[in-house]
Amino acid sequence: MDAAVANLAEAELPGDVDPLIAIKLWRNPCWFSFRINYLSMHFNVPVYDWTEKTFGLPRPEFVVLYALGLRDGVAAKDICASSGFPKPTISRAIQKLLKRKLIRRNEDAKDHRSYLLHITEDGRRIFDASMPVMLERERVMLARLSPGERTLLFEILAKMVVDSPAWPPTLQTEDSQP
Amino acid sequence: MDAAVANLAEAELPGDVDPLIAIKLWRNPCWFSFRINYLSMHFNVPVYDWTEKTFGLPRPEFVVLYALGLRDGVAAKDICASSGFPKPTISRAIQKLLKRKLIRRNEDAKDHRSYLLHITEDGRRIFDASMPVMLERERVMLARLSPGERTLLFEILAKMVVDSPAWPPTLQTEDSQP
DNA sequence: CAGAATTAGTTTCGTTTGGAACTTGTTATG
DNA sequence: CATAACAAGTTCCAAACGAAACTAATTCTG
Repeated sequence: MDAAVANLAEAELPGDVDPLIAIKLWRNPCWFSFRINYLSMHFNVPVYDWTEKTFGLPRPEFVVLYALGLRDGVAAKDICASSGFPKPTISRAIQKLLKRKLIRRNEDAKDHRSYLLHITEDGRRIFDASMPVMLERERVMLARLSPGERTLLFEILAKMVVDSPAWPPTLQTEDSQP
Repeated sequence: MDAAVANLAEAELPGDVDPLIAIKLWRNPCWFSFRINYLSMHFNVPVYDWTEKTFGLPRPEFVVLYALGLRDGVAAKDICASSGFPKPTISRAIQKLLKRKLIRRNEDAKDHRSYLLHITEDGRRIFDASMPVMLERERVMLARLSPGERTLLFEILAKMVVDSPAWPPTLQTEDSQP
């Protein structure tokens, strides 16, 4: 996909789409970042409003609980790396979850700076109750795609995530000398 | 893509991917939301760090400037709808940009509650200078995809954005009666 | 067409955020 | 093996955030 392509569709933009959204979709050289940000937001806003209202778990806390629901026994740093939240935010979320006994932790015998985090029975119940709601949101968002398109999307996005260690973590400024 | 598929790959997860990221990719029923959040973050963090450092423009201000660079003469509400930022955040960003004379505005003759926003020459210079940097970030992120995959991705994500008005804006709680 | 309901944008104010500094533990190096 | 560099997690604090209230203008409706 070349930048040029995003500027094509010279003729008419569909009239049933919000005009500025249509521009950002089809007359926007940065076609990728708009699309993923827009779609992220349309997942995150309703889902984390719901976790907050239903369980009193705001986004950072739910992110921690969800990670442990998928994979028990990881450390805070792993959750930072995979979720992108900064250390203080994850640290505070962990404190809150410990206080509510939705997770527990014990020192990592291999590294005494670190703790291995575990989800409790109560935490697991919340994880289990949330899963169908989140899946339903994804189902709705993906509903207009064909099964083939969904499979392609699954694989293309995975390919990108796997490649992500190759991406520079910061963009170069004029004054980026050693 | 069925939930089941995301749980396949029963054998081995690739060893060269961070373990928790591998789990979130291939043993995660909510495969879509993880991927887009992860990718959004890997675009947003470096790009908005760069706009802040280079132009003193934090994310909300840059988002407004960018929108006007694509489409001059829209109103604040349009930027809210297409970017997902709440009204106060966009309002404040507009104030800052007005003060720095990167944008200007005049009352909408058709609706005296509203203003039509315009990018200035100075604002346009920043927009023009940012575009190659953002494009380069997208290029890097999309680099491992084949041209065909990029085109598919472009179209699949657009299809979803176009469908988004059909998605319920909130998830149902047990007490959601009229 | 009067009043109710809605909308655009701003302001207020308590909460959350995240960079920087800090503590403690681990790993690399001369 | 001493000490420097680094890493995990916590704490601090100024800044940003966003829900709710507010003002002013528009549109719905009986």
